[in-house]
Amino acid sequence: MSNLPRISESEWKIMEVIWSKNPVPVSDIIQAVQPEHGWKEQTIRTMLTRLVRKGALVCDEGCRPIQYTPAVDRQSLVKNASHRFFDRVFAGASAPVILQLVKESKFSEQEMEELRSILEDKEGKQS
Amino acid sequence: MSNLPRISESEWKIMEVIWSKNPVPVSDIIQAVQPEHGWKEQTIRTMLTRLVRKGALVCDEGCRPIQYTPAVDRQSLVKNASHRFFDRVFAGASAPVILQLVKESKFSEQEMEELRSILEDKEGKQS
DNA sequence: ACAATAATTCTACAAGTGTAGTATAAAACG
DNA sequence: CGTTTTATACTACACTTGTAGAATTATTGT
Repeated sequence: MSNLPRISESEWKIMEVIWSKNPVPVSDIIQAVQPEHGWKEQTIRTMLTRLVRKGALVCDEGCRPIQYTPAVDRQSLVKNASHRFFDRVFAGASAPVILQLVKESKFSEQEMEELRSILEDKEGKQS
Repeated sequence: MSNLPRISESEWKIMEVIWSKNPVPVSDIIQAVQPEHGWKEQTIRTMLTRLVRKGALVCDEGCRPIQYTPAVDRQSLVKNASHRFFDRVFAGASAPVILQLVKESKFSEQEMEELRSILEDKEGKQS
């Protein structure tokens, strides 16, 4: 069940930092996102508070510079968000878009190998 | 150029209808989306108005039951939205997700053909 | 212990979204 | 033409998001 929270675009940026290293104090988060986004400290703190409220983070208030930890793992959120996104945007016509994505993306040799094998597999089923 | 408008989830549903058949009067739009979403007529009309305001639709007021037509094509919006989405959610790690998508999707024989050719093309560049 | 500094909380506000109610204008029917 | 029905426009209101200022509290250096 676990109703996963919905994270806004900006909030994702924050989450990324915390997923990549945690528990983490606010100062580190600021360090990490401020250069790229130019948010004021308070902006970041507001987003943190909201993320806690929506259950995406937990705030460890035991220690004094407070520390944040993810309350949901990236995997699940990515999966969830992707689902909604694909339903919404690719509804019914995903194939062309996927082709486009494949075309525009870079794959490692291993991934290429896998792709090939996926295709072969599909071919089997279809013809 | 062309600042593409950002369309919210609900608005996409409306756009889908209009992309699939246009110009289209409000009554048809209601017919199409109401069963699935249970929105009240006014809700739908509000969304239409907002879509016009944000430049996603044009409203042909010449004829009397007003007709709506897309002002941006699906392709572009999908591409745009995907870009933002991938940047955000798959930052740096989109390949696995794309593989997954390929695996889960159905393709026509023609699309399969194209996929194969894309792969060959990529192979050329990489090795 | 007290002042300077750093961390945390409270408050704010405009734009966007979900969700309509209500009022008004236009068309169709008799 | 006047009334019923239908279509369109105007208004509303709570919640989210982006963006932060101001007040308060805790920490630290002397």
